[in-house]
Amino acid sequence: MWSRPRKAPRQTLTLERIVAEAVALLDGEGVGRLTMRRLAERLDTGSTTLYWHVRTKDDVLDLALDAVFGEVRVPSRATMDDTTDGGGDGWHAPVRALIGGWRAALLRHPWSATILDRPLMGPNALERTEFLYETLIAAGLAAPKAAAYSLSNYVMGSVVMQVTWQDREEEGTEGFLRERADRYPALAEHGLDHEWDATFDEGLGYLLAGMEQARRQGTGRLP
Amino acid sequence: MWSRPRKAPRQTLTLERIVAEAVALLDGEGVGRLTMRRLAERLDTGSTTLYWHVRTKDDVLDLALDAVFGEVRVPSRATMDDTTDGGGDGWHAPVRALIGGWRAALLRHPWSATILDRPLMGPNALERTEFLYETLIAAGLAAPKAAAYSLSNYVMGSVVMQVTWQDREEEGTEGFLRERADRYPALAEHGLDHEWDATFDEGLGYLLAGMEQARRQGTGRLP
DNA sequence: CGAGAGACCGGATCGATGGTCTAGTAAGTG
DNA sequence: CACTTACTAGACCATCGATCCGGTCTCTCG
Repeated sequence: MWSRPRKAPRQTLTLERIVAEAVALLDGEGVGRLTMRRLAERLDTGSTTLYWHVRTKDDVLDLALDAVFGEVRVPSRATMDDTTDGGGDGWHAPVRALIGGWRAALLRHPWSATILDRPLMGPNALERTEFLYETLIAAGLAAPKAAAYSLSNYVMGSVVMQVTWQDREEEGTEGFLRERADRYPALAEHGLDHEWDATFDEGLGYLLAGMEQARRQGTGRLP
Repeated sequence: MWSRPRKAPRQTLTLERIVAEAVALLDGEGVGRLTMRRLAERLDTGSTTLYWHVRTKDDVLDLALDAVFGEVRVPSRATMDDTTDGGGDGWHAPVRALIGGWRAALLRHPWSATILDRPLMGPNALERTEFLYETLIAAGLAAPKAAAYSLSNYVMGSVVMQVTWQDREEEGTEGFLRERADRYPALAEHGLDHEWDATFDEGLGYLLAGMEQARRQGTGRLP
């Protein structure tokens, strides 16, 4: 009786704590090692308990992913209105800020890139997408949907590619290509040693320039 | 003795048969239901046998994915040389052809979009990437790496997004956004009813226009 | 104050999975 | 005919997501 350990005080496990711990676990050990059991253990509880707060493991991933989107700072609307009023290319700045922050957040949590193949309907993701739409509409683009679509596709794709490759740089992939330089000469010459940030900016520049051109032509469509 | 069933004739299980069956299984039932056991069963063998031909399940996925890339027709070099010689924008056509075929192949096998987060080092993928590089270099772009990077990111991202969303159109996502139209007005108005092909082409147009502009400015870099 | 309701917790367990161990059998080669 | 190589399968292991069932804590209402 006396030796019986005092029951631990009630944990009041909350969704927020679960999500925070899931992100920490993912950051530390990667997506392959996120287990309901492990997550529960880190929260000092049983795996079953998690299922009271969450319906499936996918819920945890959805929540963790939206938490990452929550880290993206949304440029202030005031700034946006100032810069886009005149119909110039001032809209480039807020778009670059949003997209850049978006990319940075995903890169800060590389696991997020590997679970991007799910509907992004969390409040944080929606808020950022809404801002993107509004900015592109305010900029006077006649095809804001296509523009938003292109931009988000570009970020997602970039992050997936970077995460995929930069983690494997230590493995023999460098030598692999060099050995086959006869079959893939252009690849072998340009393929490796990525300066990720610069390359990303350059490509984003292509996109924005193309949109700007479409905007100036008024129709919103490229010829 | 007589009743003992005749031993099945030797199957000569080959990698090709495994990969073909894996693709068929993935096409038919999705990535979640590809199991070594199921795959073995469809090949009328034991799951262990597969491991003689393949080291892990990931190998199967790598092979299946590269098989998808193999479906992409590579535009002929002759055509490419003809159209890119003069330094005009003739390079747009082969690039559009490659990228379009790339996208079509991935969409034909929607599961492929969800396993794009792995190094694409299969011979088929490499061959297409090599062609893309060569085309962009021949076109006179000073930053062919950034261009190739942008284009592949764009295809990958587009396919992931389309696959993610079009499968879920029947679910209540349409109503979900409409209910929240006050919080996400722009999204609710433009978000749904995607004309995927047109939107994709429009965005590809932005990219190509931006690259063309960079090419004309000679530096290969946008200001 | 006290009892019931509902929020919360966890051990045991289920079915399935990726992968390995061990023990083979068919076919080609000397 | 021996013997190596290519190939096959059953039993098995650890682990996973998820559920069952039996609890325990806390708050509310009489």
